[in-house]
Amino acid sequence: MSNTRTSATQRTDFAAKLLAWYQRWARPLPWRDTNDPYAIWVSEAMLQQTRVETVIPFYHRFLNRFPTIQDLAAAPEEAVLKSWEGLGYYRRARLLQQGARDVLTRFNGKLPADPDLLKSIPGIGPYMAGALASIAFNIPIPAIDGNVIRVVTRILTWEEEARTARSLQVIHHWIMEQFPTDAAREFTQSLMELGALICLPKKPRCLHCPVQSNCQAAGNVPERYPTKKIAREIPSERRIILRIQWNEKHLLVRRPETGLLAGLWEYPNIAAKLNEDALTLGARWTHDQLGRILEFRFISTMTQVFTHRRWDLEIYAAEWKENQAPRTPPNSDWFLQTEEAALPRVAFVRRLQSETK
DNA sequence: AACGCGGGGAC
DNA sequence: GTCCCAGCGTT
Repeated sequence: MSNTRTSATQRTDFAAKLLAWYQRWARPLPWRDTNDPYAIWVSEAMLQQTRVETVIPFYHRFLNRFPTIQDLAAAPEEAVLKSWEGLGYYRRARLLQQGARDVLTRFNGKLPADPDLLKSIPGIGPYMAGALASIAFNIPIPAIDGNVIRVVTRILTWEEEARTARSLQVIHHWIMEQFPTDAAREFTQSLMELGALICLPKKPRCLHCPVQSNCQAAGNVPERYPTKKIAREIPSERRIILRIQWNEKHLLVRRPETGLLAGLWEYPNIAAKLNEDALTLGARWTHDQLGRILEFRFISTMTQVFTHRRWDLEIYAAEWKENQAPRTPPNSDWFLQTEEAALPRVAFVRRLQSETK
């Protein structure tokens, strides 16, 4: 493969072919319609570990609700979380708002173009700094995401584990060699687009690939790349869920500010060992938290899967029928169905409500 | 370098 | 069921 650049275009053979392909086949994604760095920032935050099709409706709703950095910085955190509800990795939403506030105070409300300054903003790491510098500000800096890792490790038949500092350095260096001087914005996106449309994880479409002749893995089992270490299996946790009704209201608890599903609302959620009796746990919980023992009835089982653990949920329900009002435990409140729907809630609560409708 | 952190779609 | 996605921050 040659790295020769022709003087007329300042493009390598690879870049010229990839850019021509991109011009013809790039998907018309909403964040490609704008030059607003803030909008591109929002899209990048949402796209972390998340598929394009999933992000699109969230992107439109979010920008409609928070059109500028100032709007986002001034919003209540719970409103930001509500806009993020269902998208996952909720820390991204908090970091995006922290980042907006940081940009407001340190950069007069305008995102800087310098990748090092970008990296100093909460929620912006190596990938996003490169993505924003190149896509929003047209500076030739690589943005190395999962797509790009896959594309480049295949081109180079890079055998080492891909997500190490050393491998990322090699990928970075190779991309810098290929970077066209006149089309940074398009080049960065074209590498990712190739990964999304052609250089697929399990079934690469090498026959349709514009840079097949530049790729050492083409016809050489490209699915082998990138090399990754074996994932360990995720543990299961038994959780008892208590759906407690008082008149027309249900009791919801707000999860802690940090950790799993931080700040989201759910029904009382009790860790249980396999040999523990759910009704006993429920009775004890209502005794301690509400001041009275309630008798629960079994409703259903559900599972909720995370990256590093799985919840095996057992749903129970009970009703508070005393004349006097129940206590309201810390970080909790009683909500009507309509009020509940306005909260950012964990997935199993949303699923449960849509099932019982 | 390892780990915590969601949810959903494709297969 | 398994895989993996436009990663970042903490330790």
